[in-house]
Amino acid sequence: MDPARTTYHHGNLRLALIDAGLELTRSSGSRGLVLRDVTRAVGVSPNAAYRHFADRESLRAAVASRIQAEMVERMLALEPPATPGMSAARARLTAVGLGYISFALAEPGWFDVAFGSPDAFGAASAVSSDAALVPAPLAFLLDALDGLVESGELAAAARPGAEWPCWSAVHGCALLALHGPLGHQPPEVIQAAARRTVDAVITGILA
Amino acid sequence: MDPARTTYHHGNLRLALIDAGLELTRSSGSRGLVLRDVTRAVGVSPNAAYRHFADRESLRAAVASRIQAEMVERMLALEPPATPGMSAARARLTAVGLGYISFALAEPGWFDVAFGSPDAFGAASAVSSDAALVPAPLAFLLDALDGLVESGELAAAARPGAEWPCWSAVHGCALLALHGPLGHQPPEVIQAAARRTVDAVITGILA
DNA sequence: TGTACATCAGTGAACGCGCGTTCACTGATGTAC
DNA sequence: TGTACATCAGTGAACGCGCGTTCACTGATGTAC
Repeated sequence: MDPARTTYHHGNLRLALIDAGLELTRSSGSRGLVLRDVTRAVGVSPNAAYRHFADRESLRAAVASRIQAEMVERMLALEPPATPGMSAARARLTAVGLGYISFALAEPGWFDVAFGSPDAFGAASAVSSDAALVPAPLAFLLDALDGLVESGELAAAARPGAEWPCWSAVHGCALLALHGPLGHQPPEVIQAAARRTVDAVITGILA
Repeated sequence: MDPARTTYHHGNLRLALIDAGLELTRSSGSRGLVLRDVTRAVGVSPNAAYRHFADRESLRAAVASRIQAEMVERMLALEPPATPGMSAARARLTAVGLGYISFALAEPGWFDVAFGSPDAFGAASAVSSDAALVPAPLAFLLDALDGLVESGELAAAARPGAEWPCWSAVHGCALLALHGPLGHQPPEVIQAAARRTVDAVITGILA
């Protein structure tokens, strides 16, 4: 038992495990989410986790959800890029795209859990095939696209499916920067690539 | 020893291991590249592989390289999309982009080894930071972009770094289709998303 | 033309670690009466 | 107001599997003389 703990019962182990998971994955990504490590960090025996989560995947999903919320938080804090002559709606979409990539670069471990690993989507999206369980950052993107329809920059007929090119571009950029050859480029090249990727896909969608 | 083998010496074990690796990864991706399985498929003891490869990663790299070559092969076989009014150079770039995504969808296991996993780039690009060891499909993309400069559709000043938006878009699209929510959409939606993603990013780059 | 010997390519067995998960159990908690 | 008892939240130990890698060894091969 953890010396820091005095009571036999923890109090809110579920939350504590998620918090520990956040801390561990922040530096090591999905691979850092080792049940034994998470429980040890909290000062609890490994199997105690099974009182609160069905299995490791279930804990992973809970951690991922918290990360996605944090991601939206940061995207909101980000001011839209000040570019003369750019509409507010477009600036907002640009900010969403750049925010996605920025978060990935700033928090590679967390991004890995939320969107980077093959299992990041797996369970959640399989379960919620019809439910409104859209990842928070994606909801943000959908919203920004709706804004472009309202502002008249995007034809209503072109709205359905417009999220795929947008998401694809920033998602690919983030991954190439994190694990691919883009990551070996100097920071200013990465920044330029991110900006250009976002601009290009938005321009293309509005064309 | 494998009953099919008569000689103690195999003949060309290195090649045989790569072939077996190709077969195994085709259905299971990077995770299918288990040293024991690969050697068993060839009919050789597990440690025999260490005569030809330093470690598992080294074998993985060899398999990945073969996959990338195959990928280019298929991209070449693909006819460019016939769109009236589209220049040959642009049609070629479009074909490269669609070919990348098509390959990922047609051979998810192989794509995973070549480009899908975090370790897909890792070793190779780290080693070849300055060498001309560009993955074959990427070389193909660079070539197509050069073609757009020659045709006058892309300003020479805009050429450097133009590969990043392009690669990002198709890479992200492929991954979202393989592991992400795009994969849960009906095939025609996936196809449309792929086409739109490629078109959008190219339009954006040329704008 | 045959033989000794270095060299290379395999074998068999096992080490060693990581790690999710389960089993049978005990300590704490709160509610009915 | 105290006590019995169901219930819940933990513990300790170990199972079981996957799997890369190493060690000491033997079988095959080819070349010098």
